[in-house]
Amino acid sequence: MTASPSRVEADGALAFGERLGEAFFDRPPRDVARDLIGCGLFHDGAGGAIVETEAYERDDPACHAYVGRTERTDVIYGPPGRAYVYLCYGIHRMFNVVTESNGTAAAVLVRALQPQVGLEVMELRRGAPREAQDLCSGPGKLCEALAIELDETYSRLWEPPWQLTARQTDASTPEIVAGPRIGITKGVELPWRYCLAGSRFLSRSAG
DNA sequence: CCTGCGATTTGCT
DNA sequence: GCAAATCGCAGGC
Repeated sequence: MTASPSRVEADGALAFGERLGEAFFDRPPRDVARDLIGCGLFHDGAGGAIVETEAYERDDPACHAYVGRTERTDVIYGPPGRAYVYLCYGIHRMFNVVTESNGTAAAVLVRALQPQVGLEVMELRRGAPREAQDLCSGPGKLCEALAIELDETYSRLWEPPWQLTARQTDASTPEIVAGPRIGITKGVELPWRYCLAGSRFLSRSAG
């Protein structure tokens, strides 16, 4: 059961373009976060279209790297296009994309997908029968459904097992809504959460 | 529909 | 020692 973007066309789903390369990620996190909406994310036999992201950057008190470069935050300061997966509340894994060049702390949290491939395996991993809109509608759910693991931190997102693919080149630009980030206590006012307008697959409605 | 709470691990003070 | 980029369940309206 391989997730091949070329097969992602059933159910009115988007088709996807080529794999995103390192240069895509070597930009400010808000640009990357916005441009990731509508892109494809596939991992270990499951995936779909990204519908919700959040940007975190240097001098942003909500960013893990705000405390400086430590063993945990080293990856965020490192080269772009690497995965940063960490454990939240001792239970849930969170998947981030590292952006900007080596030496600058910046990352994008991927919060929700519209599932398109591997619906059955996602349900198995999520542990119970679920509606499609409850499979990947949150950062913890997404990592569980796609089997994204902590030890994949530092891995390159343009290599297996990742398939991070561009929006279809002939697709119209999706309508994107920005608003405050979710679940944080610092930097609450910054509107650095990006959602696909009208999507039913968000962790929360876009307001 | 909504609100509150417990689970469970880790990194940093 | 404590706070944390969450989730699912219980209970009330």
